[in-house]
Amino acid sequence: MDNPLIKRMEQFTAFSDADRHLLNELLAQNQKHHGAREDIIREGEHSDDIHIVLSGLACRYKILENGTRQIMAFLIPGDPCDAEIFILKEMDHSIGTVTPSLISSVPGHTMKDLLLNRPGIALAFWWSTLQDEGILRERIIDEGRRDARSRIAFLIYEMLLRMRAVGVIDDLRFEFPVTQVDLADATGLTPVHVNRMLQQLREEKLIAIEGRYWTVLDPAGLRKVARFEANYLHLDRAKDQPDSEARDRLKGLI
Amino acid sequence: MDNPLIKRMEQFTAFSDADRHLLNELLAQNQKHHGAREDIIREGEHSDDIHIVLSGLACRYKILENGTRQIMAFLIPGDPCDAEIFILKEMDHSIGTVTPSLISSVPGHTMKDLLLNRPGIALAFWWSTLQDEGILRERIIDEGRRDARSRIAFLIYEMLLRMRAVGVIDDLRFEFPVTQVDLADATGLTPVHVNRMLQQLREEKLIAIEGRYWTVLDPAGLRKVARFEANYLHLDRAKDQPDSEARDRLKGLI
DNA sequence: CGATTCATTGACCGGGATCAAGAACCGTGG
DNA sequence: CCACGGTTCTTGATCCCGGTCAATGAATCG
Repeated sequence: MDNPLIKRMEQFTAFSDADRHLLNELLAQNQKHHGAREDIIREGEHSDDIHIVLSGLACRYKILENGTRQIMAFLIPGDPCDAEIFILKEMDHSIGTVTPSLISSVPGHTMKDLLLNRPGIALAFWWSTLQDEGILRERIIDEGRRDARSRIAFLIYEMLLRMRAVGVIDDLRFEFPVTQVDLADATGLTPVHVNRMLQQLREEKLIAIEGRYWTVLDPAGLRKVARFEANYLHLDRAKDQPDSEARDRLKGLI
Repeated sequence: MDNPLIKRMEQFTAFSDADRHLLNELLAQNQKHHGAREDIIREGEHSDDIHIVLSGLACRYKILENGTRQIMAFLIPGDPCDAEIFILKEMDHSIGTVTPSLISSVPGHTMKDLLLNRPGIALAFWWSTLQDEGILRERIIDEGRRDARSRIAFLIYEMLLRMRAVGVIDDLRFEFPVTQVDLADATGLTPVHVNRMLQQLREEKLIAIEGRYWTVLDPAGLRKVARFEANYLHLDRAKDQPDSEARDRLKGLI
């Protein structure tokens, strides 16, 4: 059974059996369970290892001088937290779990070796980086030019798509145990306003929330409210390869 | 005389003479002048070449369905526009000039070759990518959690620092021929409000604007208003290497 | 079953948007 | 050298989305 990193990378590229085997071996070696609301690595720290989320939910965030927190990205299974951290002296932001998560560590020198000597794997990581940048840019658009309702709709739709893409879910229901304060920190809104927008989306029968589980009731409707265009995720293989698993996983959403 | 890409990369790393020579050769080969307000590459297009800004000013942007524009980043001399574009099928955003600019093209296969076979150069590009991501994340914080005045102050301070770092300027005055509409598109504000905030910053004697030239009158004051922390730029060499040129160029600013 | 965290609601406020009009600053051509 | 049409900048009046403050439920958990 392939690990989530491989599933994620297969959105973009096809691995050789050797590369796939290597990645499976590698991620099996150093795994660590983290509880909910634990930091994996903190702003200002250095790490010689890189971290990859295998299960659970984590986020990139930064605490500002005035005590407010900005969440810059959610990390789901298959996401590398900091693929190039080993070349940096220190992190410019923190990464912490939201729910209990299983995190795999890979030594930086191993990572460097892969990037320089395994073209297939290097290619996959470049692609992954490009998707991450796309997600960051889309968040900038979000905060700059979309109103609160679209912004939240966008975030939900993106989470649905990303979770489907790595096979964490296969329908319209997903585990997303964030508080409304978390969502506020991720969207640049206040918790009070997030609450009101969520109520609105529920009244419109676009989404339903039962505890930690969210259901997208009307994907097309939610997508329209979010003005969601999937091109920034670069899911080329999912779109073009008629026989790819990734394509099946995203049917009807992109 | 080293080209701006090398100067940019030397913020982070030291090149061997061979690498430096190679990069100088490479960027000298395909250069093209673009007029002001011209697209270098458009959303939806593919390019087999990558582009690097040698002089002038460009930006990454996206036009939304409703016609509004979001500028996600300004690109200054030394910035690669799209270092990994050759592996993507199509751009998820556009890149256009603000002022007349000189742009160098490097074939994708050459780029790939460098990334796989020239560890020193690959390292520099990884670093560059990490800085770009840091800049994007900082913009998210900006729009999410800083008010209009800080946001604009931050942008100005960042431009000052980045231009100094690559040696485009060596004092507190720099060419930054953007309209207030451009600034509004970059900060997620309206032109009217940008105007008011700029007036305020001028009244506070933090900045002065004469046509296309901006002067930071009070760097420490501006930095404070912006709540600027330079760590996200990862200018390690500039900070730590007492003898580096990059360090001299940033004296008093970080 | 108390205690703490989280969701919800209402009243009110304010930063920044919107709308509209005029002023200053162009580059261009006569 | 000046007239003029188009940007760009500036200013004022008004509005509203989302923030702030505060209190009450609901849920979760030792």
